[in-house]
Amino acid sequence: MEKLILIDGNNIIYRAFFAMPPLTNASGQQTNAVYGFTTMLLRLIEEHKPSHMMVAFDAGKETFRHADYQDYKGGRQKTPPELSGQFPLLKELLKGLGVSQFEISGYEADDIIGTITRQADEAGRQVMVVSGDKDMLQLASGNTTIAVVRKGVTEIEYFGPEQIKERYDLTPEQIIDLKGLMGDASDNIPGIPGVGEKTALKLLHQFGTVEQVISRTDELKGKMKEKIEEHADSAVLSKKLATIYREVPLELSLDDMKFDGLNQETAGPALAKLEFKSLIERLDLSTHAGADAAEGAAKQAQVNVTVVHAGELAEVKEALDSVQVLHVETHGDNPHHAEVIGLALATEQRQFYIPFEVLKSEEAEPLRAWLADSEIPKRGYDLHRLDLALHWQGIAFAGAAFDVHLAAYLLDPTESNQSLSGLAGKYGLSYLQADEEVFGKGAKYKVPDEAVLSENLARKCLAVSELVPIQEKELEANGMLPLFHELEMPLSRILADMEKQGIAVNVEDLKELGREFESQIEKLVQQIYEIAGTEFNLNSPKQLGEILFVKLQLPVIKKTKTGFSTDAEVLEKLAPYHDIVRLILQYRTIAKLQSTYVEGLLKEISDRTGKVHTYYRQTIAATGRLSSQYPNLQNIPIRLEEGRKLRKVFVPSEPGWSILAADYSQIELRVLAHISDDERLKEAFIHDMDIHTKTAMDVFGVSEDQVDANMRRSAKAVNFGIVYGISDYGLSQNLNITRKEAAAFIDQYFEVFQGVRRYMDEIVKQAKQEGYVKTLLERRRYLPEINASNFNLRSFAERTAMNTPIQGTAADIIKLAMVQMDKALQEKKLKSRMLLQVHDELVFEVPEDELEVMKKLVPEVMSHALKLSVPLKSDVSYGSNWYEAK
DNA sequence: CATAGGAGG
DNA sequence: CCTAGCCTCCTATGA
Repeated sequence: MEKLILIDGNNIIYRAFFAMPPLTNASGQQTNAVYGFTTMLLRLIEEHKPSHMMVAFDAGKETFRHADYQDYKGGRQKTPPELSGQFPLLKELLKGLGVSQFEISGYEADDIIGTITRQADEAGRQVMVVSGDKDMLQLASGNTTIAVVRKGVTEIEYFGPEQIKERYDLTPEQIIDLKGLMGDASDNIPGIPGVGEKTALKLLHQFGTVEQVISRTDELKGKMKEKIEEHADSAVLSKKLATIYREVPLELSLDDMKFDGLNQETAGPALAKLEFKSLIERLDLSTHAGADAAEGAAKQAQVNVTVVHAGELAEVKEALDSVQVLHVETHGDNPHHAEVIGLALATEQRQFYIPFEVLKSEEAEPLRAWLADSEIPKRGYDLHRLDLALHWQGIAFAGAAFDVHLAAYLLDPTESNQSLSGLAGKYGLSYLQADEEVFGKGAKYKVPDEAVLSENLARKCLAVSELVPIQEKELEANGMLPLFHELEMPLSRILADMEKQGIAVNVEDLKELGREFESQIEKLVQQIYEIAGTEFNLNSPKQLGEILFVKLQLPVIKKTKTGFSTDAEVLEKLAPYHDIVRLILQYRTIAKLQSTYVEGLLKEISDRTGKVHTYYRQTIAATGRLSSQYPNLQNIPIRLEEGRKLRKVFVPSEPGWSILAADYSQIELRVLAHISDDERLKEAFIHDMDIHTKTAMDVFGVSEDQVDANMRRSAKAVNFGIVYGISDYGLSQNLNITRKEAAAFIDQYFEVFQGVRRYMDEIVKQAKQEGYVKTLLERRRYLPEINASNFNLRSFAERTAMNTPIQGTAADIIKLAMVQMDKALQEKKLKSRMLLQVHDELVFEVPEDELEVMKKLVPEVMSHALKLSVPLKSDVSYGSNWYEAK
């Protein structure tokens, strides 16, 4: 027997929100309304065992009702942001549970439900409507039961035509008349003033309909008669507003609402994501996709780990063919210098722990060959780090097939706890302790005894093997499998290769630079002390503030929360007042170069190779960019000549080779042109115009030769602002103009680039609806604060919504170029090596006889990495060091 | 361990 | 009227 349940999504989540205490998950996202909704939903499923189910939502601000009555729902409080942020969560959860949902622009949920019940009536199908709104009673019929939810969401009262007759002595149709007379304060439906439920019922029992009441007022007397005559129009309008529209153009078939029980594969993970652990337990769901609950539970309980000592490797070697997962325990932040503790391997049935001394021993050679075999697929957590740590111990690693760390990053790049135990916990795998608990933290770090250690590593392996299928499902559901398998996984191996290779540094030149900086610093410091009339610590903003603003009485431009601000922006403004300020600015510049780039870089030169080996981090930046550590080679100075000189110390590692660098020209604005589909912007790039000049021409409405330096500078600032999610304040700061002027500027820009304006509006709207934004390659970033009531939080999220698809797509593109470049170098058997990536730039070292090829190949690959509606442009140059390659 | 400041895209 | 640019990493102070 078919049984369809229709749920008024907006009404129920609203009720749940006010009924439930404010529950939040670990990331601070409020989830109480989703929780309340879910408990009610699960109860309905249990009690009624529906064969079909659908949750209907309101969509679109203006419904057709506003055409009749502008104030419709006018008095209603705006949806609290703490609630609106939960809509995307609920919609995502419903997907995971396998419950269909529907909304159609311009109609409310009850119209959708009204239309479906009409169709069901016509077909003679059983339907149950769930809502807290008594209006729904008008839909009751022999086939349609109305479940009215009360007391928050804890009680349900069922109404068919008989129950309505019993309670009100009315037919379902008369419910509309009832509301027409009494109105509804919450929807701002007026009704007749002074007529409440009691009077309305009395009138309807006597006359039957609103129309009859109005036309037969002569049968009434006194105040009542006057009021009804006076507000007759209002009653008719109110009746119309209260009538559920049952002719919505729906293209829904019954099959679209099929419900085959909770989706056993995705329900657990979806609930786990919201941290509804009690519900998972209650439903006996496994968070392990595809596994049955009993199996999942059994797996949690048992690890079966064998510690492999010297001379005991036979068993491991035999089991190698069936090993699925590995884990290498390391210690230390910098993987190039990490200590390797040991290796854990896991088959489906058991785990092995091989201490590092054993792994190094001669008899473990087959094990190392297994590790190095790229044809053997391996799963694990942070395989990139493991690869580097093993490499410096002389052990090769290849065959990374699934890295749960990378997968977790794609599924939520802003997740703060990316540790394996954090990840496991997120999916309800509670058997894995945090590393801090097992090893201690900071100076207290200590490898526990073998029994504890091997148990922990075995559990890590188990967690990985449980996470892989869950994440695979989620990646698939998000359309991210290609991004994962074809971009991020291959890239992680390429990054490891680049890092192992490292870039050579000319130590003598670097030290010489350091001596030059040192003497400049000494001079500056002496002059500053002299002018100040006292010695103090120039590196202390606190002491410096004291000198500038107390002793020298310079005007205070800006304050920080701890005192006077002395940053460069402030000092620039103070420069005209006092000679000391220029000197301080110079000191700051040189001191920065000395401490961070000369001394910092010297510390990072490897005594094994004489090179610097940065560590690219693939799972940090929320937009999908890489970041670089130990040292950071993505912020080597270039803008000021003094600092740019540092690039001279980055040299080829082999005599006669060159450094070759290629960078994308205006990649972010080109990406913007593509995704916004702005005709003017696209045209500028199709004709390869100077984009800032072109912007100035269009915004100021002048010809090319009328654009002066100042206009171009302003246009450039606006272009940057656009990419970052512009605010008039930000632009005004940047250009040193008033906020009004900046606002006018931005307006003018959007007037000219209307496609860009449309994109900015659309992307924010989309983010508010879906809860996330994505790049061209489907990389996601969730924006839980997009509906916050706090202005700052919300504005921040809105700018992020505008910026992330741009910056993120640019990141996607250069990553694609790296994968393609790596392939091209291999296929063409070139000796040239890719060494560095700096967001929009790739740096190579190239032998003399490959220069000509590489000069063509690199820009060729970069500009065709991804086909956009505008050309991608890449400029290439080379020289005897990074400075010369400009 | 937090804050200020500054280097890059 | 006010809030107040996007994404990072590193060094120095000073509590």
